[in-house]
Amino acid sequence: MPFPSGGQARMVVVTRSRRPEEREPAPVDPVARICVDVPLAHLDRPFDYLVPTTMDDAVVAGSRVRVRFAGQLVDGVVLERIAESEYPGTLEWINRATSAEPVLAPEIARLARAVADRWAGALSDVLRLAIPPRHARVEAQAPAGEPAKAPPPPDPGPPGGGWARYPAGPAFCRAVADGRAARAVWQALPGEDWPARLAEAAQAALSAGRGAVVVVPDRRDLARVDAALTAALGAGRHVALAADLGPAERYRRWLAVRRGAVRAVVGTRAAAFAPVADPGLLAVWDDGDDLHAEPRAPYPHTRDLLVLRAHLAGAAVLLGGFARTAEAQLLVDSGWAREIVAPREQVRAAAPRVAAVGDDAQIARDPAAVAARLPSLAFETARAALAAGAPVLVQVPRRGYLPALACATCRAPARCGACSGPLAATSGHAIPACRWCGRLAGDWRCPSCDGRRFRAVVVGDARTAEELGRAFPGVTLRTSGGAHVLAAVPAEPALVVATPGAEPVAEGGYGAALLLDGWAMLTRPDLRAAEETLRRWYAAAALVRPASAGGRVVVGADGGLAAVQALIRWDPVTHAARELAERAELGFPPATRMASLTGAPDALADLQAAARLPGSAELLGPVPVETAAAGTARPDAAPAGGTDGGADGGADGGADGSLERLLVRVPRAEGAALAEALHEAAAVRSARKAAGPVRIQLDPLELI
DNA sequence: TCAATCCGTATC
DNA sequence: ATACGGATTGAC
Repeated sequence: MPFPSGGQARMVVVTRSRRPEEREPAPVDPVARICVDVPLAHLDRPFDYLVPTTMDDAVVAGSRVRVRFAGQLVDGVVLERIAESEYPGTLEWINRATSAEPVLAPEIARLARAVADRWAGALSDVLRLAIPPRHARVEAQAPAGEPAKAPPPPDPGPPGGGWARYPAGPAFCRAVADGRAARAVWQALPGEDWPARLAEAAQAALSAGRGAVVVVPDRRDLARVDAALTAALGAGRHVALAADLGPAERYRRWLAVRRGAVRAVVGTRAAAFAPVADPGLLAVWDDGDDLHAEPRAPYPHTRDLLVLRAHLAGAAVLLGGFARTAEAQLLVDSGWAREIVAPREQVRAAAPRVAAVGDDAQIARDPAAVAARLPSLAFETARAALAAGAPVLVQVPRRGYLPALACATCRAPARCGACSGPLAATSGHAIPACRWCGRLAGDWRCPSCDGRRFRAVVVGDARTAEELGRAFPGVTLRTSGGAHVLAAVPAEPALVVATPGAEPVAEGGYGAALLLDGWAMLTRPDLRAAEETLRRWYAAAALVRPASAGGRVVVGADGGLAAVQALIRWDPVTHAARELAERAELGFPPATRMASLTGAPDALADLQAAARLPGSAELLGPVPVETAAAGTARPDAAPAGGTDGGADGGADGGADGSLERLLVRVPRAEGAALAEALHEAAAVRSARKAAGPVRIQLDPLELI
C-alpha cells in the first residue's frame, strides 16, 4: 500500500520528468533526501535523488514525490534538499513531483522519526499514520474554513475559570497561557464538564500565541470537545479531525491546520500527529481507553506519543480522565508531571453514593439473603430515581461478551436458583454464574424440564433491555451501544441501557446508575482487568448526580475488592498507585519496558537469533497464542470511534496458522536499546527476505 | 584463461 | 521487482 496519495493527481502542478537528454539538475541543492514508501525495516533510511530543474519549485522539504526505487515507482516524501549526496553511485532522477504542498512539517518529521525509534518501527510506517491521503481537488482550493484572522474569542474572561475547583488547576492554565511546558495529570471531578475544561486549556495555549492539540478516544467525545471549543474560541478557530469524515473533508481540515489557518485541533488517535504550528498544549482525554492504542504498525499509543512530542516541541501536556492509569501514575511519581486533583471534600460533594452487591463471602454464608437483597436494592434504587423524575443508566457489557445460557434440552433461559438472574458462562470460570449476583450455578437444574446441561445463547444489551422493560412496565427504555450511540438523553424518567463507552450524557445528571456484570469484568484473566473495569465504572458513575441530590450507583461486584472500594470512595489516585505497585512487583509496564514478538515459531526463533538484545533483557515464553480469527471476544464498546478503520496489517503467521508470542522485558532505561535491537534484527531478517512476519509491539496493551 | 551463469545483495 | 557484483563452473 502506497503512502496516502490521492487519485486525481493530474489536477495540480504535476511535473513529470522530460526525456532523459533534456533533464538538468536544479541549480541550487539539486539533491533531495527522500523517505520512500516501502515498509521493509532494512530500507528505513533516506535515499538521495536528483531534482531536475523542471521540479525545482515543487520538490521542497515535506512534499510528496514519486521515484523509481529498485525498478518500480513508489511514493515518497522529501525530507530535505541538499547540495550534494554522499552516495558514491549514480543518482536516479525524481520521477514526478506529486505536489508542491509540504505535507510533512519539520516538527512532524522529527516526531515521526522519534516515534519509529521508540516503537521499533520504520519511518515510512509512521508517516502513513501521520499524513492523511491526498485529495488533489481539495489541495488546489484555497485554505478551508475561516482565514487566520477570525473574530476574537467571544468571551475573553479569566483564563481557566472552570479550573478553580482544583488547587493546581489555575496555575496550570496560567503556565500554558505563558507558553511554558507545564505537565499535568488531571482527575476530573464526578459530573465535571470536562470538554469545557479542555477547551479552556486549549484557549490558554492560543492566548500564548501557540497551538493546541486535544486527542479523545471516540467520535462521541470528539463531538463534545468540538462543541466546547466552538463555545470557548468562537467559530472557525479550530477543526475536528476524524478518520470517518471522508477523504475530501478530512484532507481539507487537515490542510487548514498544516497551512496555519487554524491552530487548535481536536481529534481521535491520528490527531496526535496534527501538524499544528508550534504546539503549546498537547492533551489527551481518558488515556486508559484502548482506542488510544494504534492498531497499525508500529502501534504507538496516544499518551506516550504526546509525551514524546511534548519533549521535542517544548509543549505542555495534560492527561485527563475520571480514572488514572498506572502509566499516568508513573509520570506523577517520577516527578515528570504534577497532579491536578480536587480536595476530598469537593470529591465527596460531587460524587454519587455507591453501593456494592455481590459479596462472595456473604453469599456463601447466606445465599438466600444476599440473593434477595441484590435485585431489591438495584430495583429499589432504580425505582426511586425514576419516581423522582430522573433517568437511570444501566451499564452492561457489550453483546457477545457474556454469552448467556439456556437449558440444552428445552431451551428455556437458564436462571439463577437464588435470585432468578440470568446465568452466563465467563471465560474465567468453568462453572456458569449469575449475571446479577455472581453466584456460581454448579448445582443448576432446569425448572421446566429438569435438565442439567446448558447451551450457549448470544445475549447482550438488547436482551438486558428487554428484561428490564418487563421489570419496569411503562417506563421509557432507551439503548445506546454498537452502531446506535446516543449522545444525550433528556431529564425525564427513562431506563438507559448502554454498553461501556456509549453512555449518553443525561441533562441534569442521572438519578441512578446500575453497573451490571462488574464481577465478570473484574475476573477477566487480564492484567488490566481491574484498571479497565474501574475506568468504565467511573465513566458511568460520573454522569450521575451527586449524592446530595439523590444520586445513587449500584455496582454488581464484591465490595471488598480494591477496584470496588476505589469506586465507592471515588479514589482513582490510590487505586492507580496500587496498580502501579503491582505492575512493578510483577515486572510489567510501565514499571519496565516490554516488547511483544508474535509470529510463527521458526520466524520468532530466527528474529531472536538475529537480535542483539541488551544484556539486561529477560525472555518470557514463547507461548502459543490463539489465531486472530478465533480470538476472544473483546469486552469493548468501540462505538465507531476508531480513527483509521485500519486493517490489522500485523503478523498473520505461517500457513499452518500456529503463532507464538515471546515477551522481552528490560528496565525502563534500556527501552531505547531494546527497540533499536529489535528494529535492527527485523532489518537483518527483511534484508535476507526471511519468511514469516513477526509483529513487534512495544509496551503492548494486552499482556497475559 | 575466459566467458557464461548462478547466487546473494542492494535498492540513491 | 531488477540490476549488479562476485563467485562458480565449464570449455578451450
